[in-house]
Amino acid sequence: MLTHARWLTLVDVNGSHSTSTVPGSGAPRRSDATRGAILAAARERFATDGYERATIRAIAKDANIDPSMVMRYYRNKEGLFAAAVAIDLRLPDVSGADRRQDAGRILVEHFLDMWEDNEVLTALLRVGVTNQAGAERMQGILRDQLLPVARQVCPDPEQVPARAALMASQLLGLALTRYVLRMPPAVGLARAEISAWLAPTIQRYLTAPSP
Amino acid sequence: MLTHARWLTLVDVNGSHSTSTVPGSGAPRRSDATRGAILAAARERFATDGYERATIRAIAKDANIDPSMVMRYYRNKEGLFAAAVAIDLRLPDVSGADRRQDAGRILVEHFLDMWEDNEVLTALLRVGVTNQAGAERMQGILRDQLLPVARQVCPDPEQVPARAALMASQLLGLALTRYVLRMPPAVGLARAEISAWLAPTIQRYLTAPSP
DNA sequence: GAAGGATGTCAACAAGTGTTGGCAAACGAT
DNA sequence: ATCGTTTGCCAACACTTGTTGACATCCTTC
Repeated sequence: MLTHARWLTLVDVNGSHSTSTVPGSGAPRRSDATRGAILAAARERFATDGYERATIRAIAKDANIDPSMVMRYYRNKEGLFAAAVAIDLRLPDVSGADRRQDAGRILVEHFLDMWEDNEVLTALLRVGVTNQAGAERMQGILRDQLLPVARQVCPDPEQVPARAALMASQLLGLALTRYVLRMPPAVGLARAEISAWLAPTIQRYLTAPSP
Repeated sequence: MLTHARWLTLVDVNGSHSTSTVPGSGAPRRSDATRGAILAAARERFATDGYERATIRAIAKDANIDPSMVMRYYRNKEGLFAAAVAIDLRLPDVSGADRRQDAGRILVEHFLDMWEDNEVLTALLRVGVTNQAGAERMQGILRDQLLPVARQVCPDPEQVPARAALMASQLLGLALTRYVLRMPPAVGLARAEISAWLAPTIQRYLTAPSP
């Protein structure tokens, strides 16, 4: 119960750095500011350094508190990571008949928006590659968030997992080359270019008859 | 000079574990077996654990030698990594008029071959995500090996980098979801399915008129 | 005002890290 | 047979890591 309420709070704090309390999401604590600062610092460190090199000491220093506070509020490093990368992709609905034929473009542009103002996704990808817990969290996102979207537009229910996986491969591949590996030609692509090139790919993976 | 010769040796030892000496690539040393064992162990560790968690002690233990030997032969951990992930993608030629229209399929299937019997690529991807040197090495592969292939089939020379980056995003994205994150639906895809879905994508990124 | 819990700091631990230098044995050349 | 070099092992250093417990301080509640 407490766990659930805390998770909701995190998702809410996710985008903005406000420490505002959410009505009905548990009693506000005097330490909410500190908790928020820790989470913000943790997200930044995990995003830029990955799991191992994002040390608790560095995170604590960024948040201007003692390392032991991190342990008190999040038990251990794994707990901190779990709390720091709770995320909701807020995927748009594409079940409408008119939107279904535009699903590719809509999803690609939504993903670009998400990646560009949310370092949680970069953190998740960086950590998922070297950390088992991170990898499992990404698998969960594919299963719980990407797969339902594929189900909305994909004709044959049996092909939904495969098509969702194909979509994930292209979207994550772009994020990898552009935001993580920072390959120059991928960084140089304009937003409109990416959309124009990738939208038909995603659209085909989701709706085209299986080849 | 010595550096170059050593690099060539590494590339040669790359695929097979033989300790055979290559004619004209420097004098064979009595320690070549040990050096090879170290490199093999290092590749495996880097591939499964990433850079930070692949400790020199663990690698030395796998190779049945003392950690200090690693330092003697490869200076430091960075040097070991650099030596362990030297790789040549051996990309096929697709400049022929007949092959040009099949470039997508040929490249996708070649990549699947490469990834499935070569843990160096997994090591490179795992490390590239959290390590600067690894990321730069991947950028080098895109620049020196993928880009020339794009040049062979792409009409407008000015668009070559962008198209190569798009190809890289899809190929690396598949490798990421299938071989690194091991997302179940991506792992479950049959080789023929992957080829059938991805080949048109790559073909379009390389040869279609810019949208 | 006193009691009790929440919040925060400090110092320290045990374990593991990359890295170094010294020393013994095996080898190749003379 | 002897010298210098190569190969290997051992022990240790200096440092960083996650994590813990004791202590001081603040705020809330009676």
